[in-house]
Amino acid sequence: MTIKDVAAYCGVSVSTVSRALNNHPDVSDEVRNKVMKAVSDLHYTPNSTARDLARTQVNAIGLVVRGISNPFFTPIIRTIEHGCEAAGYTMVLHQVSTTDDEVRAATELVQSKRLNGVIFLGGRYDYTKAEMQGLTVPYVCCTYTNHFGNLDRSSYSSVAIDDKAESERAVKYLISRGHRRIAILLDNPEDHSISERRYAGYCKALREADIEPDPDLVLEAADFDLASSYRCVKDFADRREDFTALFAVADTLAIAAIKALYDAGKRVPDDVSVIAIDGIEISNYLIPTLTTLCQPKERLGEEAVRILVDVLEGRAGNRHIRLETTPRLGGTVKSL
Amino acid sequence: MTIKDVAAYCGVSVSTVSRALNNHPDVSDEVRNKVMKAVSDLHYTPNSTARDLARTQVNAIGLVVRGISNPFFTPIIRTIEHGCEAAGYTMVLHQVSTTDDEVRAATELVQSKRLNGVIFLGGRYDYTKAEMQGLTVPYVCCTYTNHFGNLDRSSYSSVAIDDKAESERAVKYLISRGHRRIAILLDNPEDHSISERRYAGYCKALREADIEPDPDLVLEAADFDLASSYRCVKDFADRREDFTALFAVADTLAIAAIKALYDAGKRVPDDVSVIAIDGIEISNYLIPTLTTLCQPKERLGEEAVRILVDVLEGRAGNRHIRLETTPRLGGTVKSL
DNA sequence: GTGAAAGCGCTAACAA
DNA sequence: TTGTTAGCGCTTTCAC
Repeated sequence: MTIKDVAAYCGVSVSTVSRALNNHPDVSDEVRNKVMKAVSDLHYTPNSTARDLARTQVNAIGLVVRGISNPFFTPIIRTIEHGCEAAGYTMVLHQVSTTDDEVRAATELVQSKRLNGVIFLGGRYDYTKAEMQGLTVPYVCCTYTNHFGNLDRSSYSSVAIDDKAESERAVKYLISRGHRRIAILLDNPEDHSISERRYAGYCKALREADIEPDPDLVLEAADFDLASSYRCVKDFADRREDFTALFAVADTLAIAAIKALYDAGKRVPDDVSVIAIDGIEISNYLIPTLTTLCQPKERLGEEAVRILVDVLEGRAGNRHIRLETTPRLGGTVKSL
Repeated sequence: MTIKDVAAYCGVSVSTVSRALNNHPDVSDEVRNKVMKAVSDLHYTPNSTARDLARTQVNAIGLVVRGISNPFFTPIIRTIEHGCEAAGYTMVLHQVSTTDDEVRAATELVQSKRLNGVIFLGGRYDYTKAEMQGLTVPYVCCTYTNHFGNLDRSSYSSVAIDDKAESERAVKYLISRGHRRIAILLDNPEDHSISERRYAGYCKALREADIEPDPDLVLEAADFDLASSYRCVKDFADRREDFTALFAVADTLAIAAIKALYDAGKRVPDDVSVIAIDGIEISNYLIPTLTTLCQPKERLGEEAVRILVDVLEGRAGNRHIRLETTPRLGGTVKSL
């Protein structure tokens, strides 16, 4: 069932069918109706592969997600999908695992699918000019920036929170509640990525309160997942008593941490206070509700699309947007 | 940068380049190396659109997921992806929302992308022959069956748990612990879908224990999500005292339910016991751990791929596999 | 307003 | 072993 069959069925040429199908103005209503009827009679669906090959412009945006199972990304993906559709672009979703190279993946995707632009959802903070040179279309980093790289600000876009400032804010909140022995849970304080930025904010908050960061209070999970987080915190809590609060750099880590603390005989918030950053849906349903700084998930997605589409359509150049979190005062932090 | 450029660059024909790229045996090592060098020199990436169009066989399997944000699906998607890759197929992921028609989506996907087969992850239980007729490739329903439809068993495949038997098992467990006033949380007991099947098992378990199902104990969430579940249970628990246990037809619903019970002044498991079906990762980290029947998520994915690939490669016909759950005895059920 | 025909970039006969 | 060439199904000039 091809466009030829449709053309034959209603006795017109393939180009006419193509025009009718693509809403070209210069097709008579009569012919248009005939074609549409044939399409539904024959259950014809255009072959998008052929269509993409023939079209000069495909109007497609790639969304490269690093770790699709991350619940923090779920609502962002949804928003980006809607945003692309509303702007008249097809969204091509591509998942890479956290060990894959998202830049290479994006580059291949662009080459092979003729994408107009790319949105990265989650990624490394240290892209270099050299490695981005193969990526010949505009792109925006969603939820992170190039803090540790050497990209020119004008060569890419980003929309994210200020990791350092926000984690500083989280830790200051703990300090304001009387905590001084504050542990931090992350995956690697020198990963040149999210953990390192949030670790920096943690240190800054402590120092400004005249507390010297204690390396012993840095909990490094082997991976950025629940199981690693649990093991790491459990192990720590089993041997240490001298901390009253924990700052987790992500909600998911915090959820596993709270369980680990519990299993180590420590209650949240009575024995240990916990605060995190992200604000995923499910952490709202913990008992007590997780205290966390909620990222503006919908706006992160909306702005990413807006920026990219503006660049693609020549309305603006690359931009960098910093958004703020909204504190969710749950029940996991107690004043000392 | 096309295959032509590569051909010109190393002075051979495009077909030779194509052969080298596709690992055809009849290419001399000398030429093959020359081509490979050109490819890397030129940073050439084949255009997959053109490739798919030209290839007779694309060897691609569509994965149509109904509600990609469902955390229960996450590990299944991962397994299916690996399985497809291992079997030499490309996996094309397509998400539809729970209000979309997954069959229409699959049909279009197949037509437009030339897929060899489809795996549905989550879907309606009442497909009719008429509506499936447009879907001209083999397909397997993963995590559900055609219980309420009229499909011939030989016309499709499925891999799922026995919803009715497993929910019967869950409820019987509650009964064995002394519970008799048992509520059920679902989205619609007559949805001709998962809720209806699990509701049937609930009723069966009760009747076999000589307990007449009480319509007042059927909690219908407006949607299959956390917020609806919370509202529905909160509302119920605020007015009713006469139930000692709750069976939630999914882990996610149970998580919100436990919070709602808590906010209504009821403790789990002291005042109300809770059991669910699914066994998602995060419910392991609740306090107390959610008691639930864990679906064999990895096997569900593996078997779906295995069945489909067997059908596609003519090794076997359509099959229907029923898998069993594994109880996770958490801490949300108390003996009366 | 409609048709004929030239590609889009690649693969796969068919020749050589 | 390699080259030539005819499509894959569609869009899009360019004529009419």
